[in-house]
Amino acid sequence: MIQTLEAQKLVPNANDFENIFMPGLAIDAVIFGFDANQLKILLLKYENTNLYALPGGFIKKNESLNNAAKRMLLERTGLENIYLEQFYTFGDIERHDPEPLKTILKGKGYVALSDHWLFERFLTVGYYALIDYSKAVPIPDFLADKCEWHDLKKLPTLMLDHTQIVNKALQTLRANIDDQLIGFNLMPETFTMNDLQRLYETVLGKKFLRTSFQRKILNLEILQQNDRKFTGAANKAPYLYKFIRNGK
Amino acid sequence: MIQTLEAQKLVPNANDFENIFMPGLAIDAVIFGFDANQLKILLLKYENTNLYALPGGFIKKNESLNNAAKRMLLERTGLENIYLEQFYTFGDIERHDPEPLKTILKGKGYVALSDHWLFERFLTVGYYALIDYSKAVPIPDFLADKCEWHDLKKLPTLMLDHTQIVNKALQTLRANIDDQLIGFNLMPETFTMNDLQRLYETVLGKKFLRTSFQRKILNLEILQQNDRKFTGAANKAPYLYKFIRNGK
DNA sequence: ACAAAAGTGTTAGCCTTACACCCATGA
DNA sequence: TCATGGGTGTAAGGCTAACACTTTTGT
Repeated sequence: MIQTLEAQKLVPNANDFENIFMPGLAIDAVIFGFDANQLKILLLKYENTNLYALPGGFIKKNESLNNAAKRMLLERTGLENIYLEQFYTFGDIERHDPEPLKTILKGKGYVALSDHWLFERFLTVGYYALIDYSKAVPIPDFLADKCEWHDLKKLPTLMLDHTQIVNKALQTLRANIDDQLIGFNLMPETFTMNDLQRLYETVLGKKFLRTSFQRKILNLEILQQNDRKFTGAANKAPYLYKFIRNGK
Repeated sequence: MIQTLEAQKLVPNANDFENIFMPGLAIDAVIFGFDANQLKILLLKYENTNLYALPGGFIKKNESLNNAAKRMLLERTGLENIYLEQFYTFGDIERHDPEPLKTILKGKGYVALSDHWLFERFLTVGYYALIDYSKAVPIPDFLADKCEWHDLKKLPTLMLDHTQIVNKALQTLRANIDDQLIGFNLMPETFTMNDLQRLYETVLGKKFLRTSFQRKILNLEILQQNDRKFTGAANKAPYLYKFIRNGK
């Protein structure tokens, strides 16, 4: 009854999966970063097949859902204590399509029996993370060849319903960035008001008036003003700010 | 290897569950209603054991997650086309505790083997529904004795982490009632401005000024003003309003 | 001195709060 | 005509948009 992969040197057989992980449920993460005025996300690439996918993982039988997401984020980026929030669980019938994974395994030289644990129907819990782009060191998982940043505006075609997952994550980010002050998680330790404004403009897809934006943000009283940043440019040097959590 | 319940006349055996439903994942619903100025939710009661639980269910192997939630809502309330929204997936380790269910089954006269499918660890996807209290006809599931409305402010102790699920649902309802104009789903077909104000005050736990509330709601331009409602009271009869979806 | 970018001040409009006032209803 | 509750008008305050103006920096 137990299905195995022909090549077991890298891919655990079905029995191993069944013993270690919760069945039928996966995690996919939309990991946002901000660099060069672009909002980016991490994608895994499977070279031979030219397929792209969100970083994902499974939930260990003795592990909480949130910890599984944290573990996965750590494995892909080397980062801990990151803003990470669950946003939706995807459970359409159509998302069950074992073909892409079969193609990937085949491309890697594995032959899998068609009723392997991995090919069953999975639902997936979507998480989104906001990280300091400069601090992440993207690491592929055991099946992927690359783990790289991709500009949100130039995404390649993604596996399964992953495009839909990205869209919902972006929608959630947009809805929350103002109320929950989470934008700062995408900034480096210190940043100028202009940096922050460009982030907001990129995420929300609209322009703000420089002066009004500055006043609005400063009135939140969550920024600590540090020294100015001298770039050598022939203009007034902007202040560097640091995000201060309320009361903490 | 297959575990069965001793009494199979009502409870399907483990093999049946395994063939029909997705493993490890359940649905729980917080079904809100509004009556007599109280916000209420539907709870199942298991008489012999004095336990209360949220209405829940499993996802069929060939059924989408959202459809499973709709089916469950229909089964418990007899209602279709209801406002129903997923809000969070609960996956803590501590929520795995087969004892309450064992107690319920025992109370019903069933003896279940301890590694029955039902006693495995489950994660649960939380949905919340907003329904017209007067239209629902609560129906217990096959294990419960009663399905009844309970005032949110006087909830009994709930099974497992169901209290936490209710709290998160309420939090989501509060966060969304203003932005997404979902409060009307808790009202009957027509209602007075006073009815609506009391709903808002109950949900959000704060008072509004009568005159300002009226202006705010009317400025949304989503209400159709109908005839007045004559109650026989010695005061001006209020208008009855009906919710009109934008552009539809 | 000048251009470029940062920072500050001022005004207008919008929405909400607060409250005064008027209207309808049935005893 | 009176109490009760519903509907409308108006002014104050807070927030944001818009824009004028000042300050700083290196050439």
